[in-house]
Amino acid sequence: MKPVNLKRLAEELNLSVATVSRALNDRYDISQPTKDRVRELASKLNYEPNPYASGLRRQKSKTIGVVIPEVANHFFSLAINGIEEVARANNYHVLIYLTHEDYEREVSVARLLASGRVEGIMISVASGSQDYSHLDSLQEKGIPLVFFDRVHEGIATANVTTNDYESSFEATRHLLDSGCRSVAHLNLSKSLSIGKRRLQGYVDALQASGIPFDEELVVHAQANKVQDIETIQELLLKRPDIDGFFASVESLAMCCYEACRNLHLSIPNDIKVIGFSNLETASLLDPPLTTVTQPAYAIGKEAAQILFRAITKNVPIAASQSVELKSELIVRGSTGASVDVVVAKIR
Amino acid sequence: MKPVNLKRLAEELNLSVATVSRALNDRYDISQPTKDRVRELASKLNYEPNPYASGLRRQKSKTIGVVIPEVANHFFSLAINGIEEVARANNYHVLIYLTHEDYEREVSVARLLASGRVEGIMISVASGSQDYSHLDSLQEKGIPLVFFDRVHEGIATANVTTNDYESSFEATRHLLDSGCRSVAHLNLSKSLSIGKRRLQGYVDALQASGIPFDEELVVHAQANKVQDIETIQELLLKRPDIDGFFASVESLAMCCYEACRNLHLSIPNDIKVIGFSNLETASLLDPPLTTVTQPAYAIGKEAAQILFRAITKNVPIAASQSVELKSELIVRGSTGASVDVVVAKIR
DNA sequence: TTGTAAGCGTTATCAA
DNA sequence: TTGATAACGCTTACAA
Repeated sequence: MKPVNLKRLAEELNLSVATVSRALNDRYDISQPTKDRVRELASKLNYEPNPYASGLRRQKSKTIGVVIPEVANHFFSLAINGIEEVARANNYHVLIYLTHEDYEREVSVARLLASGRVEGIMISVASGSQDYSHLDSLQEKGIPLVFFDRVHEGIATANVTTNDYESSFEATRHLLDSGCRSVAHLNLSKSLSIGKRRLQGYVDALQASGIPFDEELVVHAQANKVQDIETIQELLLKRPDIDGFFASVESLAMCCYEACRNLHLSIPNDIKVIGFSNLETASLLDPPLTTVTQPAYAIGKEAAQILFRAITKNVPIAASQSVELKSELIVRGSTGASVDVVVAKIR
Repeated sequence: MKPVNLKRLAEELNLSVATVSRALNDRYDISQPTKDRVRELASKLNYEPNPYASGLRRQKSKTIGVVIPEVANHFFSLAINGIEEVARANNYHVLIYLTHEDYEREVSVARLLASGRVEGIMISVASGSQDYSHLDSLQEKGIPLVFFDRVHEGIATANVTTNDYESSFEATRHLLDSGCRSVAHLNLSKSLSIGKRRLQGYVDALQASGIPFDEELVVHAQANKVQDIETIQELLLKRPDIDGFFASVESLAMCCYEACRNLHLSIPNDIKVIGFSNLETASLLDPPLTTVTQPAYAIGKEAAQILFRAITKNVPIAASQSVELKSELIVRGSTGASVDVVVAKIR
């Protein structure tokens, strides 16, 4: 089966390859009748231009890369939705890379992306990362980079984040307002941008309420469910005064639920829980989880739009294009007073 | 800043481009000292081969495409995890495309992928698809295709599925065994492979128990949460005899929860619910959801392995390579007898 | 062991 | 308005 390429079209039409190419690209210097002939045959033969050839020639891959820690996570999958939406609107393709929170993986992905395979990158850094020279060198190669949610401040480019500090401050205050006196904070990593900011919001809210900060009440998680549940249980046994948990990521809020269940502690009677989360089922949990919900889809979309503005205008991204979106505190049963409601039944 | 390519390396080393290329590819006909010199400079300059150039020359893109309806869904995101894992092990890149259950989108994605951008495709078809000629033409172009979960039987290639029929049969029987007499079935689409099989399992289980099949109890959903909840509520009001729901996809199980809550119906006292689901939080719901859980990660991994076997050996994929994995029925509170448990508290 | 040159499929420059 | 030709960066016969 002969391949369908420009040469083939040109031969069958008795035209030059150049003319066919220009006709398909709708250039002004080709006559309408010729364009029509070319297009007709092209669609008849299902011609599709070879992206590797045109990519090589034009130095454009029409592809962006997305680097995230995990995809089995509502926050990131919603963000991907937003990114894909914008990419498609721009006729771009999306390569996806998962770091699984692992520094080594992030470094190797960065190396892969340094080759011109993508015209731009959107990244949310791994919790295991401490050194960022692999990202610096992408920046140096002139590949536009946008950070979202988990950023690396050391690079002058746009960051799309949420108001983590304020949200954490509010979330903590909400726990205190709900009667908690001994609130533990579950953190993913101190070295992560969001880790720092969310911890700081917690610390400052305690201080604002005149409650001393207690280092022992801050748990740094492993991002391993079984281990993290274990850690939380140990803390609960060691510190029976704990009456509230503020989880800085969704998975840790779920670990709290499991830990409390294992220890037969009631949420919210014994322990109140609040967590950053994009769980669709938050309101269906037992009890419904009070959440700080980030606009994940909007974050992905916004970040992608910034990236594509840079790609299409061919200008570098300035740090001043950074955007901070607002998260929302949604109060539900896990921080409420527990009430038994008797409801009217329809049958 | 001069670009770092083979020419640049060759010039600085006083070697030919060909020699440098062969040295970097570790060919046997290059001397060790030369290889060392080349590699040293390459790594010093951070040389990365241009994938578009080598792809064009070798006719290999080192990329696969994944086409799925949604990513904000545990089943698909876990499958992606499995796919990405295998792709990375093979040094391949993963392009991702979301159809949002829309036929038109699937067609346009198929056209994009017909161009040689990918060496193989993994797809789970959209519920809106009825015609599959867009996929047939990919097959005709010689692009290896593997279907997972939602397949298109019309194409002779491998399908990676689960034992949908048996699972549905069992799930339905479990509801009947739990005392249900009027079980409704929530289906995504009759035209979908999984839709048909899951419906059939339900129908046959009813029959096996001597319960007549009632067309009115089968709901074909819109994949739109608000609408689907509305539809379920209307059905519940119209048919007060309904005492069980079998949801063929996760989102519909959640819609049942919402609908029952809106109507003040208790699960499992008034209505029992079972659903296909990969929700991590199934056990934390109120009540915990009885699920048919598919081995989503294994499905993605298995499907990718089949694809890569075909790509590396350069042989077409035979239908005989199809694999059927087993789903698991996990019984939880949503189909149980409701019991109020008083637990010992640790404090 | 290394170099020369052709070619992958496309686009851009220049000439006709 | 069209055609011939070079070039994108790489790999691979074939020559030396």
